[in-house]
Amino acid sequence: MRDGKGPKEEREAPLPPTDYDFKEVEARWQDRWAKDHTYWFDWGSDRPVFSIDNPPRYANAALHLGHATSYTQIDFVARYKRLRGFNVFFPLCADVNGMPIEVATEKRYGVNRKNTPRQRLIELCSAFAAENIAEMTRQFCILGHSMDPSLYYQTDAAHYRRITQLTFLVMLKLGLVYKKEFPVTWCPHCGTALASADVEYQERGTKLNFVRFGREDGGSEVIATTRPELLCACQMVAVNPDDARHRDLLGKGLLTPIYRRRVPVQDDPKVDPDFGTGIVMICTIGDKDDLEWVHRYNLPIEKGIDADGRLTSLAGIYTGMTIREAREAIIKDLQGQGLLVKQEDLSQSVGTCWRCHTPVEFLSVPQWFLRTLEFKDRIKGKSAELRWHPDFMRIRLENWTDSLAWDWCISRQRYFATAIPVWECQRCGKAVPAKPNMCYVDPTVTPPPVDRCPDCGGRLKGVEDVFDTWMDSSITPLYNCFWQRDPEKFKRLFPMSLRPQSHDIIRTWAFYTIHRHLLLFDKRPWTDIMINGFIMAPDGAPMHTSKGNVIDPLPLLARHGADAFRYYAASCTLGMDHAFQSKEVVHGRKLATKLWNVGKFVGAAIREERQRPAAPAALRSADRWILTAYSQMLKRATALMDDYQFDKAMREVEGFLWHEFADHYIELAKHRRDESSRYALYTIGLGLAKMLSPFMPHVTEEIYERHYRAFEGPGSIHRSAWPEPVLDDGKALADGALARDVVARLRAWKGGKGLRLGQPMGSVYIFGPGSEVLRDYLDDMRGALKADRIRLSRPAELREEIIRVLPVNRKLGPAFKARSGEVAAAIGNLDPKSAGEALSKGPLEVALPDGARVQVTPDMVRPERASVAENMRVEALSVGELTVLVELPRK
RNA sequence: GGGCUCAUGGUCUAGUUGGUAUGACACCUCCCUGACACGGAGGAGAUCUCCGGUUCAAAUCCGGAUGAGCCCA
Repeated sequence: MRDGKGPKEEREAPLPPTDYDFKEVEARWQDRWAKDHTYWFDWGSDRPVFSIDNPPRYANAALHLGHATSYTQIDFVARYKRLRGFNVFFPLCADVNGMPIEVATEKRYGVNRKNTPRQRLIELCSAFAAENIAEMTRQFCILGHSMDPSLYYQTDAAHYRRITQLTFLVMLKLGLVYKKEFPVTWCPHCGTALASADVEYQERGTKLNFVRFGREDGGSEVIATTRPELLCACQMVAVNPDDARHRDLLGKGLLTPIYRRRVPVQDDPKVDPDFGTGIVMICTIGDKDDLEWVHRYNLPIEKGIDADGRLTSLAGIYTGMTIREAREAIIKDLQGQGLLVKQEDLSQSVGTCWRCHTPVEFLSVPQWFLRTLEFKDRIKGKSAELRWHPDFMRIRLENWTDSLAWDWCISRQRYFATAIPVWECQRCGKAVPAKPNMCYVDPTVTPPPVDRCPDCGGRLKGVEDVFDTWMDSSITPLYNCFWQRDPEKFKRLFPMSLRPQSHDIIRTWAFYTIHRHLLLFDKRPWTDIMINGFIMAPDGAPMHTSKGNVIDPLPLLARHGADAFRYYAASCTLGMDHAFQSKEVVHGRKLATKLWNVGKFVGAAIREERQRPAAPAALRSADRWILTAYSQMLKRATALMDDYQFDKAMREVEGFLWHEFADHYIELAKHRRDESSRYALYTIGLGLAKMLSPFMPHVTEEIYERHYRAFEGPGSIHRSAWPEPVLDDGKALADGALARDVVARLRAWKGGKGLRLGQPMGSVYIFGPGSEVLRDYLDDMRGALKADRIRLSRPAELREEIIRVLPVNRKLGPAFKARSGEVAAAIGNLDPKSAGEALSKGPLEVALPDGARVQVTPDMVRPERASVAENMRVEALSVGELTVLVELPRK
């Protein structure tokens, strides 16, 4: 790659300087907004509230590109809604609960659950999280995000954890919580139960061991297994009922190697006869399939592996070994006894712990559960009440809900999380919950509400388990809305307006939040939910630390600025995954510069005004054209913003700004400085700055400050009002577009001759059907083109000819059905001149190759004309149906 | 194995109700014009992944295949 063949675009050339200095401007406004409390929620206001259930950023590391992008998209909504007059509730917040922070803290300080006291570990985790929160807050700031620091919370706040406990107590009282010995997915390294959502599947290489089992009649059978260490828990073997090879085994028993235990042979259609030898050993509980068989055949649950991932006493001489040690030892022993027939390499999908990637085990341990299965239909009902963006994401939640097979296991065996507010009787096991007024309470440090077990008088001990982090995460709306803190505020804020999140946690965060609010209130937690996609590496592959393809947003921000980066975020269609493209960031920077320069032009035009340019009694035609085009674009973009389609809204605004307003209108109007054009320039320049302000808050604020604030009054552009359509003149829209096209064509012609737009040129004649509508535009056209004169007339020397007749397929198709292809070809073969003239008068009979004759009507063809001049030095151009004649300089 | 999404010039992408494909980047040519060379004008470049079906007509609708991403078994 480094021998000179590498792609040269890897290193971008430095961009030349411009008079827009984003570094200075962005830092200055970020500072100013913070000082002015520009984005604070206004408790005293009676404007309607738009509240965002902002995802508390997980405080285990700095932001990566994906976070930066998705939080920026949320910021678009907050800023847009402010301009639409809403009192926006957009809290800055951080999540600190859960295993990743514990794992990172353990790694950083070399501590763990066994060598360090629980309270000390919690302190270390808090300190670690606080560091990351400070950096994360700084990064949100330099991204130009408008989260409200006055609403800041983090998920280990006493009141936050209090709510988690209070909701638990409510659900406990309603009989929705139960405790049960249950096979759960377990990480032997972390020593905790995992939600099935926390299990990641990875392809791993392993050995498939072919092991000899004894037959009762003295022979032997070979069974293939990847888990020989679980032989001690083998309770059964199974074969496929259609597998003729093993039919004689049915009803008989086999003897396990080493343990010499007799196990029955069962037929089961789930057994794959092509895997291994077609005989499978069933151990409680090695994997999900085992679990299914345990239920089907009512096998007793035998624990071969304990909570620390070591073999239990069932394992005999292997007791106390780790899984890996036991596997090696048992293979060696099987080999020694001649019972290992062979080993084959096998690639298998292994469930692993999402954080430490240790393969998970199934263990039967006492756990707390929240009833979920019986609410499936009602959860889907609440989901259906939400407005999903994009809508298809709703289906993911429904499919996930349908596929659930277990209630939600809400307990975890960790320490840096919310405590379960319960004490248990050491003698009879009775659970004594905390009183609500005790919460937040850690039962491992606080004494129980009663001294002794109310049932048996036994001693009470605080529960050491903590809640699954989703128990905390799924009540963010309750925290945000001041539940159990301020009834007035709760009434005002709940339910929230919007939940923004990514699609990978629909099955967890969205699902559990809907579930909890259903159980507690029978209400939906929000009205809208918006789902963002993932940002991939530039080659489309997912970004992974292990692959080394993770992109840090900070260098991008330093190089191109926050507005440029935010443009990239706006280019990502909501809900879709996107390969990162740095060219979009570069393009964003160019757009910011373009906007800046348009701002300068408008600013210069209105500099001498004393007050806000008002609509004059009569607007010039060109101004009516651009104001109508602007108003229509504004309507489309507004509808797209309301529908969270930022990419398409941005496209509308950018396209109009660059290619209608700047490229054409300003060129058409710059030669005159009148009341009408000043009004159009001011209205549209300001409107465009406002429309782009959610995407590019810094450059738009600076433009507003320099050119518009004097007329608009004090205050930030970000607290101003979204623009309104100002004109709807359909005729001006069509006529102006024609004038624009004529100018564009003449510009191109001048370009071809090496002439700049502003260089003088000779006379221009425009004629053809409907050319009269251009009369009002002639002055502007002449001004833009610097033509000697422009006339709506045909010089006498000119002759016009039809040079082609083109078939119009959408007319031919319905008329001639299967023959329309032939008719189209026949039209193409006609003599253009005579056929065109005939068709301009009425229908024409056309012969097909087989001699058939059909009637072609004038609407089925489109004539193309050209002009031929005699005795004149001219060039003829076509613009639609018009002919534009340019007089060449005499030499 | 199941669910969802996607497949369009070299690269990325638009394409609501079927009628000869949108834009960006890169490439080539021309132009430093008075808001902007981080600009403007133009050019070349696509059998719309493949196979079937519906239709006068399919990038678009239907079925299947292949490949990719996410989620799950």
